[in-house]
Amino acid sequence: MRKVSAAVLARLPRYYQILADLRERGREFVSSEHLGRLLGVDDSLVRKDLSGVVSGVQRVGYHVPTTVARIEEVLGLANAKEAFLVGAGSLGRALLRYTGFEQYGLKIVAAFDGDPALIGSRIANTPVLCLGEFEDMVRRMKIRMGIITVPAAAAQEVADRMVRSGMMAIWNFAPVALVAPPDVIVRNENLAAGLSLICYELQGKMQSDLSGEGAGPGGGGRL
Amino acid sequence: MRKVSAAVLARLPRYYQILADLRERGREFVSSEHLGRLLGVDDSLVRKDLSGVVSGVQRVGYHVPTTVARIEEVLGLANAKEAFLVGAGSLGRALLRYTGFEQYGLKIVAAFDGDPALIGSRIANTPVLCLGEFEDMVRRMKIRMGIITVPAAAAQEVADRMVRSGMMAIWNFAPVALVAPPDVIVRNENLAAGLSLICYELQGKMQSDLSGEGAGPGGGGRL
DNA sequence: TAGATTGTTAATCGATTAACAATC
DNA sequence: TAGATTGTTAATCGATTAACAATC
Repeated sequence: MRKVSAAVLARLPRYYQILADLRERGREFVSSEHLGRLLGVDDSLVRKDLSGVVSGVQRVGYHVPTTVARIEEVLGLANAKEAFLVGAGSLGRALLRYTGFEQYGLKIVAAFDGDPALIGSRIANTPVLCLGEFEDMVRRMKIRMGIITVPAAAAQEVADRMVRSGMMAIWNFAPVALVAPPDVIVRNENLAAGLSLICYELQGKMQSDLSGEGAGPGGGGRL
Repeated sequence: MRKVSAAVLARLPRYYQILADLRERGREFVSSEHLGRLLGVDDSLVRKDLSGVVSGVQRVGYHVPTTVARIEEVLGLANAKEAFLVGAGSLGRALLRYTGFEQYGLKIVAAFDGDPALIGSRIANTPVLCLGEFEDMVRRMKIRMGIITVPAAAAQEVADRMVRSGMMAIWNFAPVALVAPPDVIVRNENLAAGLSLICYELQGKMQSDLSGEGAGPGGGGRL
């Protein structure tokens, strides 16, 4: 297993998304130049990134289905991963209904919540179980991955329970930075991070629009 | 307005999340060393990052409420931003119900969908309107930001309509990389990107667990 | 004062870009 | 063949880290 630098690893899901989309549309080959344009990076960087993943074809480019398959191998998307989700609120329900994770090998086998009104029901065909049974079920079903969709205030406690029950990976959607032992994989998803960056750019744009804005390349964008 | 390097800008929302949480808990000061530990970066980098944003206090650290307020200014979170959302499926409904965006100045004033069963209803007190009225409403209400939560196949067309109606920023949750003119801000959110990285780490972990794994610092993590 | 912490400089490190030979 | 494109090397660029003087 060749290892991949952190910078490349961060871009690999974007390559994957774009290439899977191209494959869907029946595209067979794509050049580094074209891929670079879609990703907003230099063609040289595309060739360097992919050099550790797949072999291109001289004069033709990269074979789309092969490249998709190789990225799946490198990222480990091929092997199925079962997960438990904790928190059947609106975000939890949205993730349960979202079909896009199947492609990534994720199967959410059960959801857990403390609300008695939800327990026993099914969301997108996934059963909602009592939070009290959580640790026990994790051990019995040997589930290694937990998804957190509870409010911020409850998230750390849920994470602690996941760690205690032996889970290896935590995917956290609550807006807090969770802490866990170093041998547990924690990924803190921050839905508002992207929004912040839009706000920042929007702010810059409003100001340059106000103050006359020279007719730079790309057009002024007044509308 | 001091400008911020791309690397710092990418970290600023994480500083913000952590500092807002510390403020919530009544913490008054925090050192670069402590912040660095929470973010997983060097204390030296924290000082460098914040040097362009706020002044620390020698021997004491950074004043939490002041730092939060300054980051809000820099990111432009203070000024309210109205947005339209297109696609009232499960993801769209989850975003409409999510209260965490308020803090970032976002107000979703209406949702749009093509499904006649939804039109006229309200989700989290936000009206669902007919997609046919979209362009007209954007112009009349001078809405500058659009949120896309339709299926992948429909996303580019929705984006094109947003551009045509004069929107300045597009926040896309459909799993495709959208294209738009350079004067329009586009942010492609990839919910599965984080999942990919967990899969990659999990894969590495499974292999090292199989093959004996030296008792390195941090413990073996068998459970 | 002594000690803790910031702010900043210089050194290091890693990532990106430019250029071009190899190749089909 | 001529031409397009990969793969790779060297050069450049920017970001991170280490060190330490300034300071309260």
